[in-house]
Amino acid sequence: MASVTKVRRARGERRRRELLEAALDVIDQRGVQATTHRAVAEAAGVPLATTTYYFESIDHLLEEALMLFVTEEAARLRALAERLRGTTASPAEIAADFARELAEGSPWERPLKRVQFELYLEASRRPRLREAAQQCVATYVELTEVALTAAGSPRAAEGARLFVALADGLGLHGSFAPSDRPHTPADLSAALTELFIPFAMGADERAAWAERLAEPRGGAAVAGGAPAADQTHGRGR
Amino acid sequence: MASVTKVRRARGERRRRELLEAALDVIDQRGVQATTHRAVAEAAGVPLATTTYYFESIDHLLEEALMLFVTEEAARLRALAERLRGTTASPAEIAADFARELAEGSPWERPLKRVQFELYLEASRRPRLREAAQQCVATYVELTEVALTAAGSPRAAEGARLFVALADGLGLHGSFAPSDRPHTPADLSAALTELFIPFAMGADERAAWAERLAEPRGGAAVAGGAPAADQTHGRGR
DNA sequence: GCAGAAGCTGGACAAAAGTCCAGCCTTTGT
DNA sequence: ACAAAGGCTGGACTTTTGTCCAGCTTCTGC
Repeated sequence: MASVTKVRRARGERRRRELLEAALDVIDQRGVQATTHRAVAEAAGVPLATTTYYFESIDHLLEEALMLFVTEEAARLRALAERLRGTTASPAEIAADFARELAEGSPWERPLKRVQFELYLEASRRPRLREAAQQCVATYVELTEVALTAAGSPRAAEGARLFVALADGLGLHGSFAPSDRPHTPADLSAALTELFIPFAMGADERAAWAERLAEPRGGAAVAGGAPAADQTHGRGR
Repeated sequence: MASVTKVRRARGERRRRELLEAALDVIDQRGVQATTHRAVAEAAGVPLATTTYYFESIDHLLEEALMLFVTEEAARLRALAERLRGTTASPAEIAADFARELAEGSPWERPLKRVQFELYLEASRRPRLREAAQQCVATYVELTEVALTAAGSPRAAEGARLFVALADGLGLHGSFAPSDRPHTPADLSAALTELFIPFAMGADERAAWAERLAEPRGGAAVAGGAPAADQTHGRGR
């Protein structure tokens, strides 16, 4: 009797899971709001009624699918974090590795890149998705913190959020970039490397820059050079 | 006769414009895909048939509304660019000013913050919106380039894209941030200031950092200090 | 085998949304 | 004033969508 329910549940769970994955595909392709019972059922290759059988409503289906996305992402990134922990690669190499994985790797063939942004936008309207979206960002931030630490940043915790924001912003922009100038992992890697510079600095040097940037300027341009006033390298090319 | 059509057209244009603005409100509130004829008509306080009278289809209405958003943003930012050109404020002040304007100012009362992201996501699916989204980003990039130049960056053109991506990423994350830790213009300003550091550097110093970051590391952390081995500014003063 | 229970689905239905048009209303030239 | 010329809209029609349920299928314990 116990085994009965167990077997049935196992099949049901598989079916349910397939529906959620199909829903993620549809969300990626058409957007959350345009994801209908019929579209999901067709994508999963099941009869229409299946979606209402397994899920209380279309909203529940959508929300659960987006939550699945978050847990899948977490699992995927955990592996990358493991790989990064304790590496002795250079910061530039770590950035490149990181960028490649973020931009390409995914449990599904195609990146489902838009799903993440659909989740974020939907979360700003549906309280029930807020937590999922926040957890998604938190996952990325944690991984990024590991990467920053691995790359030798003394301010990994402080900087991780910014790296994630930068990567997300570039990813979003990339989703509609002109095809003759697509965003590549190399672009992302270069961008992350730029942002890494202030987070690779020691506290003192960073503080000196802060001071420097708060000073009112007289001329039309910041004189090139280091924060300490007596340094002039890079000026007057 | 000419004046007849002119008068009518003037009224029609006003009406049309009101519909587009109402549509932007609805898009912000519910999302592009959930924006219906009925919702727009209600928001604009006009009969249902009005929306189909002025627009060929719901898609045309949506797309035109999003394009209006872009031109409005361009107009808004042009004013900010004018203000920034030729300022002698410090980079930190410029970043703060910039952040405040980006985060708060808007032709409409509420920021319509989500509209921008709706546009981006929609543009990744509808070719007809691609150009608008690209133009939107280009507008932000141009403004940012002015700001970077005003702040004295020797690499304004190169960096502008990254600043826009960072700002967008933070804005997106902020749209669903927990209410007890909201994203403020101050956060944005601080983030932009961090990213400004590598773009405030002179070419030589920047190159030295690039070299430094490409070197394999032995230890567990980057030793604080400057990239050029013989430069020690900012370190242990 | 078989009875019963649970899983599943074909098909139907109400609600919601996009679109259309016949005719009302406002404007205007005379 | 008045009739012609559009602008505008009430209302209806069609399509799409979410949801439900009666009944068929499959599985299990005996």
